[in-house]
Amino acid sequence: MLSNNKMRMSKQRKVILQMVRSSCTHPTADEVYHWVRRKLPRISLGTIYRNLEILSANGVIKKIQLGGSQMRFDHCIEEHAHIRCLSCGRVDDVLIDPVDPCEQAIKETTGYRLIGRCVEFMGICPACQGKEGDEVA
Amino acid sequence: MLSNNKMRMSKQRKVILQMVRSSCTHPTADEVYHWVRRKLPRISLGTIYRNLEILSANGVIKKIQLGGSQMRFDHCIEEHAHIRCLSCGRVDDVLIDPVDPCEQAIKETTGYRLIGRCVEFMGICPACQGKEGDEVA
DNA sequence: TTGAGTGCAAAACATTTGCACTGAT
DNA sequence: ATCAGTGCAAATGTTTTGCACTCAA
Repeated sequence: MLSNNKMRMSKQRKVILQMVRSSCTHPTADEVYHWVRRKLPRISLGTIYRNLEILSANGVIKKIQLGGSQMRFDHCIEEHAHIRCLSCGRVDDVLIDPVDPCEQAIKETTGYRLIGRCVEFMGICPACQGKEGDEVA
Repeated sequence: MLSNNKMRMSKQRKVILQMVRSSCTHPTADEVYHWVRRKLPRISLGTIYRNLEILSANGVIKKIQLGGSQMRFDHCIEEHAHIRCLSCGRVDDVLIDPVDPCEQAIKETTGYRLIGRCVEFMGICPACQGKEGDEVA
């Protein structure tokens, strides 16, 4: 089930949640898997996916799909923009809200009922600006 | 090769480009495939992917990754936002630019060298607002 | 003529799912 | 005791790739 109130707190789920909450890197499922395996070596990748899905469906964490082939997960559930480094792939938060003023105008021009939004910036992070020969991937 | 000047214009590439250009639906590779097959029944999906990749690497079309599991392709190569219907999956353009004013501030707070951005809104399109029982997928 | 492009099939990759077992409530 | 959650392995869906053949330049 995705979002009912029958959510138990298994040992696995507790560790996964802890890991996402203590991370500031917007980890992928795979990154969560490798980290959690240090504490629970027998955990399976399927369990990681199932839990990340359930936790985000229940609003405990947030699933974010940015560029790149993998989902990422954010412990911060409030609406905010992200910025991704095209060289190393790291994802940081953008604290300024770049969008607010025009939602009403968008509603009017598109006719859509607005539910959410996703804002992503791409660039080169400070660390990668240091190394020369940026492999833009 | 991805972006050199040795790009030939095969029959397949011509039809694929034509299809993307004449479409206003931001098609997925699969949608392009099914459409192009009407004209070239022996074309393979691999050829579709290769051509969409080459055409976007050369700036002829634009690859856009929004929510959902598939890449989409846009004949319009200018920076603009999109809005996706959570009920039927259609993707429309947003003509207003919702972001401009704060790029300098983002540069300053994150330290990133800014290269691009991707803005997506989610909602329910006019057609789906009609049908009741919105299956928000 | 030649090497970029093709069709085909297999591989790669992220994610989901079926199933019998386990453990939190 | 119940049934949500688990580990495992197989399946799914999207995209990429190796290879021998073809065709636009």
